[in-house]
Amino acid sequence: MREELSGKQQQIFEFLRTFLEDKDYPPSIRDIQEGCGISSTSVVDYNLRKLEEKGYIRRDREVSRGIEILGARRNRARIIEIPVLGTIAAGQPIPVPTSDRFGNDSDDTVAVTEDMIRGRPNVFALRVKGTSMIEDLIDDGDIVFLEPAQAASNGEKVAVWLKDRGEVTLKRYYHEGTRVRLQPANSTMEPIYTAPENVEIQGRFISSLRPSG
Amino acid sequence: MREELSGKQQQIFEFLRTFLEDKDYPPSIRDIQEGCGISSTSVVDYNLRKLEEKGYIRRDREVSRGIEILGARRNRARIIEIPVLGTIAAGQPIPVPTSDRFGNDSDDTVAVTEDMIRGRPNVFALRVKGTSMIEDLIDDGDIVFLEPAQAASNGEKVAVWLKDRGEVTLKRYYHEGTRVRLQPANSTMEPIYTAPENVEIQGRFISSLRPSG
DNA sequence: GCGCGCCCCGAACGAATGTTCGCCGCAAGC
DNA sequence: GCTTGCGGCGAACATTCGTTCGGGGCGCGC
Repeated sequence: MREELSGKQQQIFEFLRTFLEDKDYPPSIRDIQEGCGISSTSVVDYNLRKLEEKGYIRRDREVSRGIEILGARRNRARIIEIPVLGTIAAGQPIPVPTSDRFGNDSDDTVAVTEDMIRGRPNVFALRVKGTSMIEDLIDDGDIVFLEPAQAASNGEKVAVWLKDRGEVTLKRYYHEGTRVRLQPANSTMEPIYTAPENVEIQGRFISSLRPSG
Repeated sequence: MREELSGKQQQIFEFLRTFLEDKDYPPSIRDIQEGCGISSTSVVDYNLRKLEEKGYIRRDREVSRGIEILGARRNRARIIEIPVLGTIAAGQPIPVPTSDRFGNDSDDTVAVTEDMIRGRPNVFALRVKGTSMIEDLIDDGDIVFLEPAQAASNGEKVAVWLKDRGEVTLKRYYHEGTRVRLQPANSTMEPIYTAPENVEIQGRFISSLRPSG
């Protein structure tokens, strides 16, 4: 727990937060003065110093409006915008939606908090169609996050491109001797068997998200 | 697609973004000048006006550093911090963790993007223990989001408090004549039958989240 | 060539902003 | 009563910062 704040200090801190919230830039000392009904800029300065000492904010001297709020809030837990590149079949494979791979022009994105992808770079997302991965808790309409990958270990969930069909699908991957088995996680569905040369791994499953309805 | 930017305008826009990223307050015109190796503040001003005309930024005149980046990025898609009030059994019910209801003192929170809860107020979260809801795609270790509720329709997933046992559990709710059936979503498990007076509904299921491992 | 639009330059001006300084009131401790 | 520390006040003062202004270069259409 951090040091206690006086009433005015709490008030200023709260004002700081809300101001940042909707303006996206920090208030000047005189903004705070007006916003909190304080009669002198020096009082604001005084309490700002206190707030800084107590570790609530950081000030950048010689910079106007150089105030940052420290700790939890907007600092950590940043939002990452993940591009949703299209739809992927978990069921019957469906054609690759747009350009050569997945297409890169869509403006469709999902915002997730950083911890969903744990710092992996280049994560992308696909909308799931079908229920073939239902036993892996991936349902129709879910969004899956994938990271680019060219290879997979047995049992990993991957998005693969089936060259002969020109389609992509989400399955568990098993390399079995001279063939590849693409296994749905749905006991009512049959696996796909194909030649290794026919499959091109597009991405490795990271996590899924079920948009609330 | 928005209007094209000249090289310098792109450079400035990029600088703006990265500056915002790590400082958390916008740069002054002279910051931009230095950062982009421009020889006059008026050039910066000129291009900033262009950027504003083209809809990339918004400037607040008569405010120093009054620059906001418009569009997708950091602007909307807010983060909500949901308190995680404890653990709930999806399996054998477990004792209510802390104080009278769920306890309200924990600092544990999960950050989610706004669209997970679609503006519902007072949403809270519980960590799931057990696999009794596995067929509803809720696994052990998942986090479920609930909204406060006192009643439920048949088939809804709810967190209920079993008075006689002093325990809470997550189940599907069915009112059947003189009794209540609490149905797990796991075919290997049996429902709980009990009297309506014995159950107190604590919350209605909204969505779940599987923290990435 | 000439005008025009676009982009850049440097310097200066004035408004916005952070900081300092002397002074006051009040409560706690001696 | 006196001192000391906290919190507040108001008025300068010194920087920081945004804006303006006269001017220049370059390419394009007439």
